[in-house]
Amino acid sequence: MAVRVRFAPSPTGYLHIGSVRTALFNYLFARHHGGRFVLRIEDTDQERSRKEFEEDILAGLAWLGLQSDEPPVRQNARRALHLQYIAKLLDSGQAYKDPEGSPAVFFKVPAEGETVIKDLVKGDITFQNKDFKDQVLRKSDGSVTYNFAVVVDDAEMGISHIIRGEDHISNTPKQIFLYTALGFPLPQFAHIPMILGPDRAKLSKRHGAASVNEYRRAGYLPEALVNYLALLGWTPADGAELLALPELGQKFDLDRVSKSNSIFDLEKLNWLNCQKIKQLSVDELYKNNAELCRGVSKEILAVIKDELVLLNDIPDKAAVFLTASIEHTPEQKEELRADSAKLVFREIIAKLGDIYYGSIEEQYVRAQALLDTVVQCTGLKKGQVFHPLRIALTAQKSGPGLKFLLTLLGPDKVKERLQNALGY
RNA sequence: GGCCCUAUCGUCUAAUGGUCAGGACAUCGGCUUUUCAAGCCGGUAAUAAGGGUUCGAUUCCCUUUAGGGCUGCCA
Repeated sequence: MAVRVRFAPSPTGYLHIGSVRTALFNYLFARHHGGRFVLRIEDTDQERSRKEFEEDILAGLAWLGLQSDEPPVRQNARRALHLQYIAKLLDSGQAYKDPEGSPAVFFKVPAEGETVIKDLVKGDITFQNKDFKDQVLRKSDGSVTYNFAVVVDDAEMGISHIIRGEDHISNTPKQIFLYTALGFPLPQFAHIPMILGPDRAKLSKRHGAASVNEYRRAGYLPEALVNYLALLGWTPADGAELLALPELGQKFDLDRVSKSNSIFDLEKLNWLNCQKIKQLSVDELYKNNAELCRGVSKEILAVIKDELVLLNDIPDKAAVFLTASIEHTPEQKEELRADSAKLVFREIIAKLGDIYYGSIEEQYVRAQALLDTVVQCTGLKKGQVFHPLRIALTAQKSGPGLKFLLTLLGPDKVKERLQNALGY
């Protein structure tokens, strides 16, 4: 059977992390089986649906690389079709009109027997038909209900596998009734577990960032989010964890999807983001983040790249190379007044010129050589050389290696700051 | 309340009748480094409880407990 799956968000809110995982599993399943992944905007609720949300959803999916293989379908545009099928059920006597006279139409659900969902993730799930009451197909305002529109659309669109959150499990028997009544072939169902917040409640705004845009703004890479979400509720047979979208598609299948809910863990997302940044070349990182890299040279970026957790850390990490002037605390000044510190500064100033020529790599090597020379000729301990130097240069007690600082700060700033320290 | 789903380290998970219960994140310790990160190496840490079935249960069955979902003329 040709695989054809859909992601069917309703534009009543921003693209949610939980929705993205559902979209991702659908997308991955389609890729794995050489099928199609299509998007359907469920905008039948005119009250709550907003264009703004629809655009946010589309933009978010595009950013993540989860585009629809076909032009997105609007559920609201299919109203005539829905009404046609309602008429059909009315004709066959499987549905009846509201006795009160409103446009509402109700479906007669089977009074007895049982309905089984043959779920690809959960296994068989059995419901007693007697537990269901007649369901509304068309509301008194004339619009059709979700459970009805979904069935008609999924069947008409030829959806082979319905992969959605397990919050839809109890809708499924109602939909199965409709498939049967309408004479549609039954698709395969797969209900995937929910994503919970740290308090084990369904992930929502309360737990901080729940919308994809917030992660984007915070400096996460789409690759990291995709990789993380794929691993939430699924693992590849080989146990690999660092995977890109194409590899995920190759490895993904429903039989390894977990049956239990999982808690969203920001720490692991952060780690993955860090890994994905490391995988990027300096050029890519620079090119894709022009705004964040404003004023930051590629050489600086190269030095700080591997310690970035978020893209947004770039300005902070780069700041030590860029600040125009630094301010020392009284304690720091006291420290810089030591004779040994002054000796070090004079030595550095005297030999500073040796550094700045040749390639940047060569400059690093020579800067390190200079540092080593100063240690030797002063006879001081490394700490006695490096610590005051760092304080004099950056007013901070930790940071990037001094060879980088010396080279990237440039002769003028280094000289100025050391001479300034000599004056304390 | 009713119906349904689920249950392995703090977290994500591997192992479906026989493993010292494995890996990853976090955490802790060590190495490295002038420092902080990063990196490398190592440690702590789990089968919810009780009954069965079985020579043998994380694994199969039942009960309890806990968590989650649904219970709209929302989607």
